[in-house]
Amino acid sequence: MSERGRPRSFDRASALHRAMEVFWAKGYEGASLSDLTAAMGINSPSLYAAFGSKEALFLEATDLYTRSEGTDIWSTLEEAPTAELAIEGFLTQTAKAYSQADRPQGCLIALGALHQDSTQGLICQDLRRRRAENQAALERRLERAVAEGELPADFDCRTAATFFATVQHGMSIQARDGATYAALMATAAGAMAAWATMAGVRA
Amino acid sequence: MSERGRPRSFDRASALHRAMEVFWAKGYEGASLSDLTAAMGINSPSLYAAFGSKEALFLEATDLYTRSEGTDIWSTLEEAPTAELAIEGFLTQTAKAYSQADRPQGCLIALGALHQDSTQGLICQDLRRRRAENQAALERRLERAVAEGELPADFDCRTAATFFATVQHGMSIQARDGATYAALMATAAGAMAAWATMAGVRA
DNA sequence: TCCTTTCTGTGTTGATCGATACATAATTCA
DNA sequence: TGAATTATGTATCGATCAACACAGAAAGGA
Repeated sequence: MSERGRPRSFDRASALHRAMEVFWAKGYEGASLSDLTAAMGINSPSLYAAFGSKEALFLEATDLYTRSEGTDIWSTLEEAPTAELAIEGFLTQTAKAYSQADRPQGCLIALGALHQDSTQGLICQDLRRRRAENQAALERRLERAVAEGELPADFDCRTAATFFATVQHGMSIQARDGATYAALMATAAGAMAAWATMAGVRA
Repeated sequence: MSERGRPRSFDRASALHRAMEVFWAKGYEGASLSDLTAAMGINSPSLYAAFGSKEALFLEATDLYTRSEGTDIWSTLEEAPTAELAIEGFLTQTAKAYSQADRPQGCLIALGALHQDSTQGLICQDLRRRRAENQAALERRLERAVAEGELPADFDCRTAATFFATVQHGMSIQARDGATYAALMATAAGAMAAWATMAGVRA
């Protein structure tokens, strides 16, 4: 049903994937429609017919990014047996994801649109919401560990979540500066040194 | 001498200061010439006569930024009596500087131009160089502490410097997301927890 | 077959981008 | 005073921006 009219001559999903890569590499305002249509292999009317606008395309691309690129990081966080392994895995997966040679370096959510502008307020707001949600996921994981008795009741989950989320954001900039996997792992090791103090030397 | 011709009708230094604020708030590509000339109170020919180009203006603005906004952070690092106080002061001053209400939040050097582009390769390169120099300053301070016998000889200065520089970069994004001074200090506290492990529990 | 619907490619829209041409105003030097 | 020099304001340059008008092409429904 609803397949009337001329069929689309390109694959919408793979075109969206290409668009995601362009936004990832160049950011929202840095990615021009010429860049996008060239990478997607279509003309601008097709882009607007299929996605609505540059803004809507970006929102859909970030959604795809969250679903396709962030899974390893966040599934490790949830599934690791202890909070320490969860944070360590979170940082290690981040280091790995941010330094993949065949992809843009760093994180689309962190770097996609940092400078609020009248034309991109909605974009900034959406990315900010996603960053806040990521930090909240960290905090929930730590609170779970407190509830399960793994961490002491006075463990400051919010401060720790803020800290680890901020380290991850910093790793995006570090990766953009060309940091290797090893360099990112050095940062991860530093953050885990903080964990030792936060959780270890207590009882 | 060399004061021939019609004198400039505006104060070059304060115009540069206004330009710095615009670049700081909007980034390099986000700051249009209209934004700049409006904030500087001049027309574009005056801008080009006085500064050469948008690119040259940005480079001069970042230089001013380094000289005027970064001084507290880096002087604390150098002058603190111990390495621990140096790092702690570095982080505290950063939290303070990044959350000033009357200024753009976060750091111009960290956020000014993250997406390399054909038109702004030189800008990215310059900011990258400045970030690397900041990290090198951290490393030198730690190496000094090792040389003075304050830290053990096997202290990994490079890893630590990488870690603290990355935390600072993350604080820029955190500040852009509206983090308060208290929230930034939570991150600073987390980073200092790492210091305790790195340097404290050793001998 | 004809009508409706949807997509595609060409070409273009008004706006804005960074950067200047040009004539005029204001100063120093001779 | 007149020549040389430098800055200013107006007005605009070609290029590019995001977005779309339009006509033709390709499908389904009757």
